[in-house]
Amino acid sequence: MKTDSSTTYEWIKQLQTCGYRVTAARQTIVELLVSSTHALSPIEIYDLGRKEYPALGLVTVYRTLERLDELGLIQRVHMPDGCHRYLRATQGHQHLLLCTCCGQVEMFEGDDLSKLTQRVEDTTGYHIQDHWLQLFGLCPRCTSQSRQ
Amino acid sequence: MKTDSSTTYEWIKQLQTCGYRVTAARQTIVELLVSSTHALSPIEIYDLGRKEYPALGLVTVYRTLERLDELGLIQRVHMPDGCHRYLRATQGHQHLLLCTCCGQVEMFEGDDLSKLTQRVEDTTGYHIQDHWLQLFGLCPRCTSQSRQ
DNA sequence: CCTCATAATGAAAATGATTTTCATTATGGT
DNA sequence: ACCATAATGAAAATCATTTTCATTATGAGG
Repeated sequence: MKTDSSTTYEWIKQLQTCGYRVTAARQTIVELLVSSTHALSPIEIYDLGRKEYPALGLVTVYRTLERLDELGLIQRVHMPDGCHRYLRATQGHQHLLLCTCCGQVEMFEGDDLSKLTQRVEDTTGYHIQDHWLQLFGLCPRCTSQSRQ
Repeated sequence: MKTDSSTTYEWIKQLQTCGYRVTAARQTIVELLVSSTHALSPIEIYDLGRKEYPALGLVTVYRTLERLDELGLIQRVHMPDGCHRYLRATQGHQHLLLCTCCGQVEMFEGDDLSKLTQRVEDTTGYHIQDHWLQLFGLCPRCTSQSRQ
């Protein structure tokens, strides 16, 4: 298991390798995403980030998220209202599970969808590029609270 | 196979049964959704609808979509940019397939996700309420065009 | 058919997320 | 240390969606 700081270092190094400059804003944003256990919205990153680096601008948050997404370091979570949250990318056949009550986002080890994808390609003639599989429900805490 | 007009009639009747009034705006919107082969955006419904009924307002489109969604007559399609399109609801384990090039939306007969859902409930303690499974790719026409 | 409570409507304004513009600043190769 | 230019932040623009509110039209009851 890697520590957060070493992951932060690797992300920064990867940005550098790809020709991007290392800036205070980017380091702040990367640290937040690396250490967060749940998916963050741009505004949350902006607010948390300014505690660390007050000059941080919201636009920079959006631009940095775009870069990190391009590099495959983070993934977007599509919320039902259409806005987005961001989470460290995971490897393997992981999918998203969102609590509709508290907003908590978790990953679960999901099915390998390649068989399904292949079948859909064969039957529809589409060339599949990407998929979304997200489950929505109540997390254990919200489930027990709603039972009261 | 039902004709479009009889489906339109049924949807209107269902609105009525649920205590909603039958209005020209609603009939126009229902007709469009019943007869469309692809998912429509609110603006598209607004523009198409005004050809039939020029007084139609965009807000009414949004409100009617909300009603039809509540009644389970239509389903929302979540686009990558976060906005929504709407499509007649389908029965069974149908899922969405979107062309990333031309925007065409199709349904495919997908897996029954109840086994996966059950497993996720067991392992995470979540109470699953809903799921999104959408595939993205190039439709046959766009695939052949991009090969030129 | 007429009346009337109120559901439904449309226009305009508000909201909120995201993007664009642009002048200024700061990184990193030389 | 210099400098081209990548990156930044502020402000304005955009775009989908929602709210507000005064007006209109549906449909139940007489």
